[in-house]
Amino acid sequence: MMRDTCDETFELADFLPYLLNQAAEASGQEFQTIYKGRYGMLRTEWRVLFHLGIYGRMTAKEIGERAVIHKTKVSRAVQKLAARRFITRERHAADRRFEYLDLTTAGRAAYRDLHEVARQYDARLTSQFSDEETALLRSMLKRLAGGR
Amino acid sequence: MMRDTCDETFELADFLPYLLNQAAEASGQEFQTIYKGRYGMLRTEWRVLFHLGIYGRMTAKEIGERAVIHKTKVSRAVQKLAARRFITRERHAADRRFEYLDLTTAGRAAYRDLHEVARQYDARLTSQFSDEETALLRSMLKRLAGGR
DNA sequence: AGCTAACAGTTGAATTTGTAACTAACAAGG
DNA sequence: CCTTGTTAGTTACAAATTCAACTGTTAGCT
Repeated sequence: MMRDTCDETFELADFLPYLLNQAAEASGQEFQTIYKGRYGMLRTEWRVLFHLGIYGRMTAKEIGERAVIHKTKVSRAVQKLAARRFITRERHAADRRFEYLDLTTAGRAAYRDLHEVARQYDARLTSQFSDEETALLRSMLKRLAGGR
Repeated sequence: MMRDTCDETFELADFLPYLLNQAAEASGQEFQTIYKGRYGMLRTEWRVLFHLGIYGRMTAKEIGERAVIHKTKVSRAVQKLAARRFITRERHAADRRFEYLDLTTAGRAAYRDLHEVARQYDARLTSQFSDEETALLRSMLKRLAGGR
């Protein structure tokens, strides 16, 4: 019977991992319906697409490391993107374990389209906050995400 | 060829839904290993447990609405929690469609344990920020989560 | 009462994910 | 060369999630 002082105030809705999850799901919902409806993509797939669109030619492993996605998920996303002709796969000659991925013309078009959607969507989401608030939010989220 | 001024600066790592997801996954990881390892629970299960622990007797539907979880997910979580004797289920006499859920003694013990873990974990996560920053973060996340 | 619509919750089949074991390719030491 | 170990990526199987159809129950209208 001593320290229930701050105990009482700890609600589920204040638990950071819970809150982050709710915010992530709510904010991702609308974007999901776009990439899903427009290109039939799954989350991992647009992420792979974006990585190639932004950083250029890259292996599956690099993508997995940057985005913290398990290699089996990346592998399956790559297979689906390749089957739909959004990316090409090319074995590295010197070390045939590596496979370099690249966007096709169709892949680049899809990327540009979704990139623009994402940009506008992000702008809309952050428009409810001041620039300082938004900047702080992003930096805090990066810190929270970074601790892996 | 006109407005690529702010286009170039829009990176994947700045896209809010992406960032939120990364932060949510990273921050939830450690807590997951606890409720999973200690009680063999899934995410929906501890959420149901917490809702009952915090708000008391409640139906599956109410939980689903508060936490924005699909009813099939809640239904299965309730089944598992009831099978493990963490909760009891009782049909409402006046309207037999409703089923009221309650924590058992074991359920309340598990809730208290996990609640304390969550409290400490939250405190540790937010200790890297100032109180003002943390408060702002939570309020922004709530706004982002609220728009459903 | 009898019909229809709505509602709480469940179930089953199809997708998606997670885990672990696997293949193929290379590297380093003997 | 020939182990032994490591790495990139795949596959198989189990677990979890989604979606749609379902049961049982109540409400409202006629």
